[in-house]
Amino acid sequence: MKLVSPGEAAANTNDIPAEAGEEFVRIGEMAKKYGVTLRTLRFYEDKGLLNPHRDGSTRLYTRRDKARLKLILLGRKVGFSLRDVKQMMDLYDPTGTNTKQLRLALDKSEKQLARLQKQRALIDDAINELSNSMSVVRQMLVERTTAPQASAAG
Amino acid sequence: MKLVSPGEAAANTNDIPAEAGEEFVRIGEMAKKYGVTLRTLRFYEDKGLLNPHRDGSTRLYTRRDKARLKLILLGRKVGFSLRDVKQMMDLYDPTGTNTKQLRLALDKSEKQLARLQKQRALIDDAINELSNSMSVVRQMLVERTTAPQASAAG
DNA sequence: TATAGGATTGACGTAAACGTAAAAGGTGCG
DNA sequence: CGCACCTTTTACGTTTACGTCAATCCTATA
Repeated sequence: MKLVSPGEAAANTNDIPAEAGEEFVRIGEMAKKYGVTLRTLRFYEDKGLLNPHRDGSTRLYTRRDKARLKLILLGRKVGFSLRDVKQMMDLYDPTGTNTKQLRLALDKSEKQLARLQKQRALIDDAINELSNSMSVVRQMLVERTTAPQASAAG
Repeated sequence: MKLVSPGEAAANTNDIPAEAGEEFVRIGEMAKKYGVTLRTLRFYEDKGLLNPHRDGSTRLYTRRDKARLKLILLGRKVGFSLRDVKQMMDLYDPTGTNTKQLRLALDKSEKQLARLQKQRALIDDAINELSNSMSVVRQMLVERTTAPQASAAG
């Protein structure tokens, strides 16, 4: 009777009302599995992005929470704020077609895509400016190491 | 006898000890000229990046301050922190060759360039992921608007 | 029983670059 | 004189996504 797959770091072994093949995972496991910290998971919960079950006060994450976390991480990767992610997730309705949710996601995505492209342009600009400056500096350094004895000061 | 070039918004006209053709500019002028706010100029001063003269308590910026501000703005454009900018500026010595300053600048620039390139890679990644997601969402929306009457629910 | 290893909530700290009052003083103009 | 306009200092507020204690609790195991 394990909470998670065997071989993993599982210390406590509470008797959890695992009626069917429900896989409950505690916060430590969850964090390791997705490469986030405990703090992060609690933070996401505090922000209403996650809603794990509880066994007393212990958080228990199901595959539903895992799916949500994956979405959060994807959202973050593409540059959405947690607020945006929440807005989109809050529209999810397991009984409907979620057309509204999808439309909002698409709308936000288009705007985010535009932001990303603008950002890339800014970065390209910065790279160019920086490269130019570096050339100038290198040139100045060369003049300071090769010219001294050739100038009128010698 | 003007503080700045004529035709600009100049209200006060203090008698400033303008011995030679020194061009003193007050904070309002300075801000307009470089597209920053008063708060920004004061902030930079507070951080030791600028050091305008004073007429009583009024700040007076010279072309030296302008040069420094230009450098600050360039630094910010290429992504340096103000602290980095200050570090580099602090090494400036009008009586020397500033080799140390140039080397530091070059060193920091190389690291910053690497950061920028990494950022660009991340953004490219994000753009790709986002584009993919958008395709998926669009497809889902299509299925929700064309399929309904064709499915078993009709 | 002592210890080690999770887990909990609460709450202040961090980074960067200013924004935004608030309260006050100087100046020229009509 | 009074208003409009510019300037000053002081100091708290903003944003985002957590980091980092701190104090406490629970449990299994040697």
